[in-house]
Amino acid sequence: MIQSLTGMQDIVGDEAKKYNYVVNSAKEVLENYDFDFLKMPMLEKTELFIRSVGGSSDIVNKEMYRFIDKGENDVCLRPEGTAGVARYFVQNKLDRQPQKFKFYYHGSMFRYERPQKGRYREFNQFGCESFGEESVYEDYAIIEMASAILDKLDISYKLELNSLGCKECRPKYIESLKEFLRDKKDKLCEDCNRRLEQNPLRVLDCKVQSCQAEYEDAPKITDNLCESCDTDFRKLKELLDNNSINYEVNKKLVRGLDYYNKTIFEFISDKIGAQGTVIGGGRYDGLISYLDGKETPAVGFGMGVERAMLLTSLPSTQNCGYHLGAMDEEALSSIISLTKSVRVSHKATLEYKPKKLKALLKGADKANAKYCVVIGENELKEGKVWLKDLVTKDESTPTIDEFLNSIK
RNA sequence: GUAGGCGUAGUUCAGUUGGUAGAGCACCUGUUUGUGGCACAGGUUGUCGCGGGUUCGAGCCCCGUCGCCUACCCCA
Repeated sequence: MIQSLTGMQDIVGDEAKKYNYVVNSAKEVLENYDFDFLKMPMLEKTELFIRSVGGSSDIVNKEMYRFIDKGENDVCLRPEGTAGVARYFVQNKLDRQPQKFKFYYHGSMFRYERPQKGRYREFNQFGCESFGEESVYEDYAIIEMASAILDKLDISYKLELNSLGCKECRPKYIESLKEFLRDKKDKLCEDCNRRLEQNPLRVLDCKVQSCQAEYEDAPKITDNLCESCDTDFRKLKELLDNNSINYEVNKKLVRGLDYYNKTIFEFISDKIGAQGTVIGGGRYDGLISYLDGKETPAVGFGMGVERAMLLTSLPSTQNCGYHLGAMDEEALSSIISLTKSVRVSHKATLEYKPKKLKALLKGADKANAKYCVVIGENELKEGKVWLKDLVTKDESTPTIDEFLNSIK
């Protein structure tokens, strides 16, 4: 038997409905904020991700589905969405345009990791990116949209917020952090020692208790922001306060992708296991220039669709549509033609074999239909149908034309 | 890559010290021949994940392998 690959799943039935529900809800919010849908390729040149996500990240180092194609191109399945949007932006020279660009996207992303709750090798992300807007109001708007999506899906969350500083203040901060860490090198775990050189900010969210104890007195980025970063961070908090979006500043919050700066945030749930981040994002003003574009401010977020699916429930559905069937072989061709007409404007299910009335009604229940339409011996003779509303239990026997007119 | 748990009918699971497999749900049929979601009665369904080994005999023990779940790592 051929099985699906590890960490790849088929989504069907109620799960598929839920998938659409999550994506459509997010879409509605984004459309109201005037974002455009961008459908991107799943396969890109590997270099794109090395340059944007960052060579030091695990995503690029060991989690990419990477291969050489028949044209000798080094390619990989996209592990995240932002890089692709940025590539599109630069490729089409939108960085030379004075106006702002806002996009949303959704679809499969691929990371070769061990699956666990809320994490798959092929997973779906819904994300958005805003280019050209440096105002912190846009950072706020992005967070507002994210919270609007979760509210719409009735998902409760904790919003964590931090600022990573800009290219002025962050390098200085990293230096002082490195200095602080060097003295403690032998007290830190193996991972932290590795991070120290590769990606020093990451030590701050180390989960080893003994490490965390050492970091209590570490310099905090939020205490070392330059004036402009500090002002923006205050402004952002003020905007959130004024609009009753609850948040916590987490001075140890960092993000895994190298391109972030200034505002970063995560919407976290404690109900879905260890992978609690449902939406994560922030500002990445440097990314476009990493990809040879003109320096362009940018901010966005990504939502894990499967994680949102774990947290939301489908709105209850009511009976709808028609279930049609015949009671005799002779009535079958009439019922088939009738079903065709019904399906022009309504959902309809059809029994291919003649069945007793009882079985047809059962079938209608199973199909979750609102109406059951039957042609039996009597109806066939008189050119009528037997129609029953399964919810109100009302019955009638209109002619076929009367019936079709009534459902138009 | 590492660790723990699990793989038995469509599904959820039970299977006692090894003696050739069971329940609920689902499904199908029937309960006076054209009235549903309930109740009752009956019925269908398994290479016990796969491959080896031990044994007279293995779902149960041993080895290997694949897969699933959870956690570490990392991240949405």
